[in-house]
Amino acid sequence: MDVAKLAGVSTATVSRVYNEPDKVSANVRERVEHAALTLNWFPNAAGRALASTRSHIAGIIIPTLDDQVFASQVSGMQAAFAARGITLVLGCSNYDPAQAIVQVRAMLARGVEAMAIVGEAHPAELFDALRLYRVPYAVTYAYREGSPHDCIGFDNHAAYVEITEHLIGLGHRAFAVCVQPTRDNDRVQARVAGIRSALERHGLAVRPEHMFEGESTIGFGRRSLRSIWQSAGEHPTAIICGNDHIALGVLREAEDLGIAIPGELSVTGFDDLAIAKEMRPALTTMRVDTAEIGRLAAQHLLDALDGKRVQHGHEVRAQLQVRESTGACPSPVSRRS
Amino acid sequence: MDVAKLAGVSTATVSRVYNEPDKVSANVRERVEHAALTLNWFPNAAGRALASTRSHIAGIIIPTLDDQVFASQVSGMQAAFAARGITLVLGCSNYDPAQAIVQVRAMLARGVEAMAIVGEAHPAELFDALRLYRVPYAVTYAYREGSPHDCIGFDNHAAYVEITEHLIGLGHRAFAVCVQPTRDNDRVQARVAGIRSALERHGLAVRPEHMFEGESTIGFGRRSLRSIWQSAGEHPTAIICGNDHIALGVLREAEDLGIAIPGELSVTGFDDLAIAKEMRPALTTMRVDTAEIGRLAAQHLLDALDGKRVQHGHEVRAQLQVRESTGACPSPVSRRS
DNA sequence: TTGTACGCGTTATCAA
DNA sequence: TTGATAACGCGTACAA
Repeated sequence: MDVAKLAGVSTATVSRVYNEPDKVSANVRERVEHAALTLNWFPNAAGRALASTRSHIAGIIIPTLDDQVFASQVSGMQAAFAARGITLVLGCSNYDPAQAIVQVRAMLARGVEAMAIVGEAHPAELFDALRLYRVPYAVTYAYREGSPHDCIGFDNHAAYVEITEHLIGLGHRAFAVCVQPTRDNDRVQARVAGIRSALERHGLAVRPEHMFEGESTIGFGRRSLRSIWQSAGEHPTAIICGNDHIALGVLREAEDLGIAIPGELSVTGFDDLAIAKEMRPALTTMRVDTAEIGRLAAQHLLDALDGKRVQHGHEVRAQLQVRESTGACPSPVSRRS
Repeated sequence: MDVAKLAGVSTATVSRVYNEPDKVSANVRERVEHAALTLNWFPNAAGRALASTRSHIAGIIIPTLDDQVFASQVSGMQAAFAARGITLVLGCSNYDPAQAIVQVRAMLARGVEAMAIVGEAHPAELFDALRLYRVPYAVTYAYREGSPHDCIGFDNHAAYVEITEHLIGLGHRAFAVCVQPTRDNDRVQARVAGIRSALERHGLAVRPEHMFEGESTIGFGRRSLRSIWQSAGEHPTAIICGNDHIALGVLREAEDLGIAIPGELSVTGFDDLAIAKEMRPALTTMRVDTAEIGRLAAQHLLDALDGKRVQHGHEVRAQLQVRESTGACPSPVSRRS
């Protein structure tokens, strides 16, 4: 190598300067560093990876970057890994299990040392591959007691139990639910299950015609509310949404339809987007520190790489933010007026 | 290699199966693929990179993932690169030139074959390094005739000229400006310059006390408007914001202060977030297809890698979305009432 | 169409 | 503390 030649040392010594600096005399170290600087040289990652069997690469699979909660999780992880010299490689599954597998394979080929994956609704094949190659991994954005995986996130089921209990506590008995597609999405499934189990505890249930599943957009929220209000039967007094986007749509459509919130209808979201507390009425929702999930996941994986005995995972709490969009259930009398 | 052994061929043949499939007989190909499957083997990226001097890695440096416009750009690029077997590595500079350089160095060490960088306000050192290592690169999210770099994006200056002309056309003469920090940010600088040059053309200017620079948040928008309305002098009749977040804040604060929009004050944003058209009044803003910028940038870089003679760049148009938040300038009489 | 043999740029081992 | 040398896992001439 030219740097070694210029510094008048062997390539082994150059390597030591970068990997075990204290095993090299100050004099030599200085010479090597100077040579590297003038030659504009730095260690080649591929060579390093091949010789050391350490790639210094970690991977993360998320559904999509278009959702802020995942973007900030990636952001938190990337920063935490970068501080330890590990490059984070990103893959998007677009909510498609097949794509997730392809991405994981690609990362395995890259020699990822650790992986994070959003959710646990993935083919067993995916986790099998990770175990086969002894790649430590963590499931993020979801936390579930009894999960076979290490998970870093919050309990989606418990969070929606809390939302539902909040509404029940306000006297609501008739609910509508608007959520993202549940297919291949354990987080949304857990949320719906949380709603159902909380209701069941009070002898309640969501009527099938008040269950809506669709894209995570304002438009879907709008359409759902319109459809509810156009239908014959009795209207629900509360709508639980799968996230803030959908809830925002419900809020906007309610204004257009002249539905008083929370007078006639209570609405809840999830994520606590910046705009949520700015709406009029301000949106009741739950806040999760997703960047923190990313940081914790990175830390967890780094610990695993360091051979530390790691916990089963880490639970982050989702915080209910009660605002103006939820209120006491309208009495039958006032509803008639 | 075990796969070669199991398939009864040489390692060279295994390599061919993956890199030049048509140069291998169907029979052998099948045997190798079967062997790979049973042994759960796939080519090691580090070995590949070392032997071929092609890393199949590209990099992108963005300011932050917390801003949707950059997240979707990454998303578009990642998909386009993945379709060609190239892994995208992400780096966030947090609007700090020093961090950008560190990230670029790390990517160079990884042997990136191409790079995209948001904006051109980076130390010459950064672009020098890219040129030194002959890494094709593109500046994204900004397009400027006469730029020394290939750029894929829109003309920030022209976009803000258009916004300003729209307001001037409505009769406005007194403007306030609320933008993100201009330091180290050529895009925001170009936007402010666009405003100034459009105004100048009409013999107008922004009064220094009506220029606000701060974080890209609803809160900053709110604070700015409050400060304007509290100050003594004559109020501006239009506020041009650096993006939708800030404009949303202005809109919300205006409602709280009882300022009629657009009756007393016109407001413009930038980005056309999903919520922009849902606000009441709906926000006048500009839309840019940032995912498309990502796709185009990836295509541009892929072409460069393929040795195609590439254009200087590609301009994407920002589209003005005129909505309810901008209207005719209030006449002096009505303003007194 | 297939195999042989070398080299890509590091790190690890061992010896000095 | 340093150097020599053999891997690491692949691609690529070149030869067969």
